Amino acid sequence: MVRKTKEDAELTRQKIVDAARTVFLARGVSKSTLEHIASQADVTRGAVYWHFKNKTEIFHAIREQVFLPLIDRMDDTLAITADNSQNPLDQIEASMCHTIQELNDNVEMREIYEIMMIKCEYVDEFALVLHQIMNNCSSLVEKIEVAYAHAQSQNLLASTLTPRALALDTHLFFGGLLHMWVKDADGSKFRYQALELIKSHIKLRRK
Amino acid sequence: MVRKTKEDAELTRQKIVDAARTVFLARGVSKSTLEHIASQADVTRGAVYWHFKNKTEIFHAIREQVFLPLIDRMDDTLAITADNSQNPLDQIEASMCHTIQELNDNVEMREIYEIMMIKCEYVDEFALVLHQIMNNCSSLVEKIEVAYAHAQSQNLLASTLTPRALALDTHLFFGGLLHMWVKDADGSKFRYQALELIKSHIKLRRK
DNA sequence: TATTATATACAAACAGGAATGTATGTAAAG
DNA sequence: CTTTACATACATTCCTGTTTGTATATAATA
Repeated sequence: MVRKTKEDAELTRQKIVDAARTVFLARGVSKSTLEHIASQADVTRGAVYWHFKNKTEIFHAIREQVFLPLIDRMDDTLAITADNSQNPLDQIEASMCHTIQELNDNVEMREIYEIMMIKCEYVDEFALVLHQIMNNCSSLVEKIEVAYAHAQSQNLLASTLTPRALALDTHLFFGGLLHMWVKDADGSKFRYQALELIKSHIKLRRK
Repeated sequence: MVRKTKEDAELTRQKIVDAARTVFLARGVSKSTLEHIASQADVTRGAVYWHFKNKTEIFHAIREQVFLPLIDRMDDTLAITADNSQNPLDQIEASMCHTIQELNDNVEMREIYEIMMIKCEYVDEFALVLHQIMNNCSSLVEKIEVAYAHAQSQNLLASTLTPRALALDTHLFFGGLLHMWVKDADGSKFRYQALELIKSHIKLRRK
């Protein structure tokens, strides 16, 4: 029973990607073999090699599942930031809280973040993934900076720091929070109070 | 020319550890083979297997090079914190700046941090390394909290947040900074302004 | 519409290197 | 003379990439 329809084929492809996510999470990217992935997906390596050139391609397929939607959300955030009707500090706070909520609710996203952060070695071809991430960071910082600039012009800020300094501080805080959130798998140290931490962080800036 | 003296043997051991650091950094821990490490150290796998049970043991040996001194420094920091003569906010700031300076000056430390953060997959036996790290984090937060409590009682704080909230925020900030510092290999985004970022972070709290 | 041809979506078998751990050899230190 | 500190050789397992086989969907053609 080979040669399925196009829809069937797309379904097997997705099965392979899902299986790879499970296997990567459990064994790490490097130690995961295509046989592990294939058997987890209930297919043979033949199917895997049909849909993907190698393990790296599967990795990127997984990554796109999170980061293509994420770029969309970034654009949303940009649109929101341009909206002057809302308190910019509330917007920054809501944006960060929203990401944490996503991680809480969306199993796949949570797993992918965990793979990217602590189940993957950024060498060779993966090294340039890091560059992409760093560039995303830069544009993200700029957006936060714009929001803080709005807050400043609306006289909402308690501090005399520049919007840029505030934005960088917030970005580093949130990066740290994401890392700790992911690493705190049992939730005893950071996950349970993540939202409070965000609110405290923003409260520190409110006049 | 085999069978060196004990001092020679200890020297080869150190050569292997240094070689492993280089190889891990270049190829990632998983894809590094004992042959890679051996030839980098100008010995054979026989020497490696004589000194270490397997790759994992070498990994831990590398880790100890950084984290045993680090624990010592933590105790120093604790001692300093108990000293009431100095401004606690200055102490926190100096402590973070000192770590960044270490990373700037100490090549080995920099490389080891990079290996631990982005050249290593935390699976199986490595998973419990993460637990150790998280526990270190907890005690570190507590120390920062004590310092903020001192600052509060000396009326040095601008905010009404609890010392605990401030400490967590600082810890997450610094965790994020370390990650970005390591990932920003060319220094164009974060490294060059790391010390300023720390000062801004603390300035935000000063009355 | 029925038939034929071709491309698709895999499964299964094959060939190769590569890495690990172990076992054995060996020369010098103690 | 024994143990140490390795080097060398060996056995085995594992993983990868490719090749071949094949049943069927789908397009082409008559």
